[in-house]
Amino acid sequence: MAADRRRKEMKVMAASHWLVKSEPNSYSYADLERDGRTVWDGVRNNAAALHLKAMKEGDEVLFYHSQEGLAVVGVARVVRTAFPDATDPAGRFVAVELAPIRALAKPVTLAAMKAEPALAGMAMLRQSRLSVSPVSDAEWDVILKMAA
DNA sequence: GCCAACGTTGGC
DNA sequence: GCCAACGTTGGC
Repeated sequence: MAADRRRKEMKVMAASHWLVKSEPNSYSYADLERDGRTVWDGVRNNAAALHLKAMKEGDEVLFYHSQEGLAVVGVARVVRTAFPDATDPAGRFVAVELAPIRALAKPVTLAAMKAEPALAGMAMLRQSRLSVSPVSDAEWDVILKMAA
């Protein structure tokens, strides 16, 4: 039983991967590189907020450009776990802080991801409006390979 | 608690 | 600019 609990804790503690969307018009990956780190706030969706709350320091995050670009363009890292979003007057939602790790050598386009059978189950493809979504280890590896 | 109306996101 | 998906709101 103790072993069971330990296994569960290990699972919870294991590093996870995520994907966040941003319109480059309002905040691009280049902006993140320029700023060094940024508060990821303004998320007003419960499912997305749950994912923000599940993020741990050091988790790696794919940075996706929506509306324009339509591609994963960089990798970021969680540098501060969830805290109350100061831009939410009702105080219901949370924010995290992200820092840039690197821009991808080759952006991975939405079209390429849709065309890749290994990514058919990806959360962001199945629920296109979700602005913060989990990425499985397998999906993560596939996408980084596509970016090489 | 249901459901229609409405608003927002995001791809095309 | 349109439309699909989907979340939220508000009347009942």
